[in-house]
Amino acid sequence: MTNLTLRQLRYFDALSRLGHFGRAAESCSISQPALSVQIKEMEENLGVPLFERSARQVRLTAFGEEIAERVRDILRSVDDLGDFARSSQQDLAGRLRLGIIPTIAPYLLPKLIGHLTHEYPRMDLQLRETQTSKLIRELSEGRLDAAILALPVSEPAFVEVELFDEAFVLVRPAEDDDKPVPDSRSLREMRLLLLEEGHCFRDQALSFCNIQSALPRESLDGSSLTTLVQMVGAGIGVTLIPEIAVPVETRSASVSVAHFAAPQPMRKVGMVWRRSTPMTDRLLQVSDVVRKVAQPALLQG
Amino acid sequence: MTNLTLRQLRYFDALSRLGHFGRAAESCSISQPALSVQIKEMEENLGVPLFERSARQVRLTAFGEEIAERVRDILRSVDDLGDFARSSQQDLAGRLRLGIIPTIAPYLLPKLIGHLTHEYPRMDLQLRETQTSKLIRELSEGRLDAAILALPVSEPAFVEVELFDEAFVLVRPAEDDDKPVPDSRSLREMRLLLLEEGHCFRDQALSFCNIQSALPRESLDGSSLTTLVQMVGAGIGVTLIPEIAVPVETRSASVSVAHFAAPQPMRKVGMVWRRSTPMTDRLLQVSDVVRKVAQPALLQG
DNA sequence: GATTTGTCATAGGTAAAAATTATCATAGCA
DNA sequence: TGCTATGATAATTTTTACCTATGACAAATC
Repeated sequence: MTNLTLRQLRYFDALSRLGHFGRAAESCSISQPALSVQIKEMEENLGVPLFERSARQVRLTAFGEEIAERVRDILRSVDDLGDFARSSQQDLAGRLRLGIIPTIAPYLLPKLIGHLTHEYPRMDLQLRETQTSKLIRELSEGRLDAAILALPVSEPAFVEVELFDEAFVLVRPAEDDDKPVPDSRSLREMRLLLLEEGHCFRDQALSFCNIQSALPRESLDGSSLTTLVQMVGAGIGVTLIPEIAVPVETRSASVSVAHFAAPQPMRKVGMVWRRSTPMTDRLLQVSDVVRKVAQPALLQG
Repeated sequence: MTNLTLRQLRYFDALSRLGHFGRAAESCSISQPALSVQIKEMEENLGVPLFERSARQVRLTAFGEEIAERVRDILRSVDDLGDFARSSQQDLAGRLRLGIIPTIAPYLLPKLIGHLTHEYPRMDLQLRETQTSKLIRELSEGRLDAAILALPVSEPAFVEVELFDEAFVLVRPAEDDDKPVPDSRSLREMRLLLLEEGHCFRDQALSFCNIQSALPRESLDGSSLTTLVQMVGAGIGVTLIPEIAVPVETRSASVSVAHFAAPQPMRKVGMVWRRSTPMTDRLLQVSDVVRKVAQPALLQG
């Protein structure tokens, strides 16, 4: 390993361009002896003379000429680091690895992606859709920067910010449209279609009906809300979906959507990230954007 | 311009690899606080956090990851400079721009090039054949590193080392072989063929004959010794050539070679370079090689 | 839930590095 | 032979970097 310093490289570069110790020193805003000493030390570090000093001229040696271009490349690369840093501070630039649970992703992402790539083209958004437990693990391990999921997460290592509250709505076959809306008790008697194990939304729905998730149930779990709604449309049963999913999921199925009477089942959706992350500012900005793009879907539902 | 130092880049590299301040510090042979401070200053210099510090882990930020590879490249380039310097010290490595006058070059170069490229394959020999005045100018201007020519040059800015002394020999038509060898006085009466203006050898020959170079002469100047010898072979006149040229030039022409009686005309051939050159050692080594390869040609002549 | 442990940050003093000013040495020039 | 230009060297000061000691804090452990 060498003992070269960037300072020496900068002085060398100046001297190689100007060919004059005094002027090179001036261009570096230092005194001439300071430059002389640093050049000398650089030559000692390399073990090779870099300049030929004669009475009236300072000339690069053959070796000096050979490394001059390399030195310039190095200095350029170093200065580029600074420029790169400066540019990546603006416009939310840089990578953002965002995880989203499956009962939100399909309804939020189209607008969110559109908005972010349009407003912040220098942001490199990497998305991951999976269930809460995996999101939390990946967030802890630093493989995600943030996640959008149902609160609370209650991890002291995470910061949580709220995005919106949304109700769960009942989806029934279209012909049930004028029947009274059941309450949570009577819901227990109906054939309730749910997402498979692992989805937080499943647990939230069960909790609303006061059913123990562990209990053996004659179940027909679906792997997505779309599947559930299709099954409802086919008359197999009823299901709950979050408000944000309503516009998309009930568009093409002959089903009826009903809100429950108060107290409605609700969930709180939020965004979480490691408390220790250095990009809190960016993440707060992103959470504002999410809040904004989620609003219309919620109002419509 | 940034204030980054190579030291910071090295510490950053260590920390980015090891992910632990204590161990990274150890690998840099410094204390942990020293490393903490330098990393912090690097982050301040760039204006961007490079690491995310949490209780049990140190992780690169997105930006840190992006520059890690660049930083490694920079460090590698810098270390390469040192290796490059080290390797270019050995084996006379590196460029050597050598000038040689035309009355030596054709007789010395074949062997010299062979020897140097064989013994010192890492030497980059660049040759220039021209007359003394140009060699001296180019040497002064730093466009040549050394020159082989007739001494003395008497430039105080130059170092001169002797290579060899050689006699001028008389070249006559073959049929003159048994005639007595003329002295310098009688030579003046003969038709003496000489190199054109500018060759030092022309002046040396004229000087031997006590002829003013400036005097108008019925002249038939040749542009090379080969031409002169061919002209002698054709019976046009006689000429002088240096000993080193004898083996080559008299091989195929029907001419006779004769040495003068003492005091023989002689010239001293040497090598010169700028006193300020940093490669005196190399040049002395090269001059030894030249002396060695010139010897056989001289003995033969 | 109090304590210990692991880990990074900060502070104060010291050592090392680099800068400054003043001065010297030397080569080219008048 | 002194004069000028230019780089090297010396002595001193300023700046930078480092070390030891200590603090803060979260995770792990008792």
